[in-house]
Amino acid sequence: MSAFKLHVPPAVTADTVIFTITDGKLKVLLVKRSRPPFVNSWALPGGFVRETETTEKTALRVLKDKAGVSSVYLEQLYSFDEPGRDPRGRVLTVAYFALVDFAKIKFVEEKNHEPSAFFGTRSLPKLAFDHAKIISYALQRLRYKVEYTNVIANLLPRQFTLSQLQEAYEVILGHKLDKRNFRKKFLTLGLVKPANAKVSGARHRPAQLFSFSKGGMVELKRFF
Amino acid sequence: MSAFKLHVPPAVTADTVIFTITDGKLKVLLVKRSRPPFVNSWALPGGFVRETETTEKTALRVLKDKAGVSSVYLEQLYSFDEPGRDPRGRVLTVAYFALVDFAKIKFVEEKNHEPSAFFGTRSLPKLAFDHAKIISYALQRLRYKVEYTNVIANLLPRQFTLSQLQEAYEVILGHKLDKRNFRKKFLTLGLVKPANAKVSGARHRPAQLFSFSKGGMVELKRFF
DNA sequence: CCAAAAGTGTTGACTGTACACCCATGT
DNA sequence: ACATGGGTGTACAGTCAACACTTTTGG
Repeated sequence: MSAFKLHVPPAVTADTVIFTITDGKLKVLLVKRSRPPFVNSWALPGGFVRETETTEKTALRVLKDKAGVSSVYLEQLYSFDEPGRDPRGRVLTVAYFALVDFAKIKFVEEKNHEPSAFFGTRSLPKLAFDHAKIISYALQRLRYKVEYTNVIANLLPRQFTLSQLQEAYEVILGHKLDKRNFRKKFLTLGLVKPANAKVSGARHRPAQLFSFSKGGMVELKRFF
Repeated sequence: MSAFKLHVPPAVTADTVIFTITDGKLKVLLVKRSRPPFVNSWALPGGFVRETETTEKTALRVLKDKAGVSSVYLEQLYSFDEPGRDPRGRVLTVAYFALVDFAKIKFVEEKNHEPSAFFGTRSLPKLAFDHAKIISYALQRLRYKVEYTNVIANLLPRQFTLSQLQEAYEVILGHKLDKRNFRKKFLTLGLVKPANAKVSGARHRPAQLFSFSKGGMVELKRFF
């Protein structure tokens, strides 16, 4: 159907690195491949672009099918087309990364689906294709981006405690942050505002809930 | 020849935003299209990926053909595949951006080549396809990147005066910088080191030449 | 001797970092 | 009453931003 007969184009796929936070860890969704190549290896969820799809649509479809979520933060990461990255032939993949609040995920465990699971980014299994490289690229991007934007909002519920927020940063950046300085930063920058609700029920002082003050993406001179 | 018969893949091209600095301006190389679509419009240099090429190879080939340069800074920018971006059908383009020292450019003005010229980024003509969007994306990336890396080295000759370096920053960032603070920054960070040569011949005090101290890419907490 | 760009330090404001104790609750 | 995580302020160091005059050369 293509109007370009000169060259046989590469096949095009979209793969998505779906990040979420649970168990105090940053995790990535992987699916176990049920067919060759790389049968039984874990791989990023992804698929071929259909004829009426953009790569972004493909990524969204996969996100819906594999993680059961539909309104999510999704950002294009990078395109990979090294020869040999797919043993079947030339495949260009446009990689995306998504940030999802773990509470919003509905695992779609239908019979015809491949098994999928979240893996901590520090304990990944062997991965199919060049997916290890893609994940490491995504991690790097995420670490950069949380330092000068409010993207991290997408990994948290609408309301959260400052300790939860701090833990999210620590898990992503891979190091501890100072509690007093952390709170000062967010409050004086006006990035978050207190909700009128607290979390009680734990056997300690109840925590104030906050939400991000701006809805969209906010960019700042980096704050760590 | 593709092993994937399920879906007709989009055509794949690579377009390159080639930046250089001359006349105290940041400029971009454009070519005048000699065939439809968009005949006689200016467009980014680019082309379809050939069967044995990666998109990066395509970008390098175009760089060689259109600007006559071969060892250049080249970085993948973003992939664009909005439907309708090419009237001929589905075309995914992987956009790259390149930084070239103007002195290294050899215009390749062969008879069968389309005319090409550098345009100041503030005075671009009407552009074919979504190339205006691609350029603005590239500009944004470049502005970010010069603030926390030494990429700017690729736009300058090996040796340069601090005034030239400062001017390069000013042209890219779009605002003046303080001379004393600028010099202090670079010298105390150790990013540049003095060469043992000066520029004389102008009717003013001769300027010390410098070169970047590290060869590869250096990343820092941003410096402006 | 004049025009032109090169070169050079100090100060005050602000930002980042280190650090330790009391508070409110549930059990 | 005690264990648990929530919540708070200060002081010092480092970085950033503003600012003006002298130097060296060519013409």
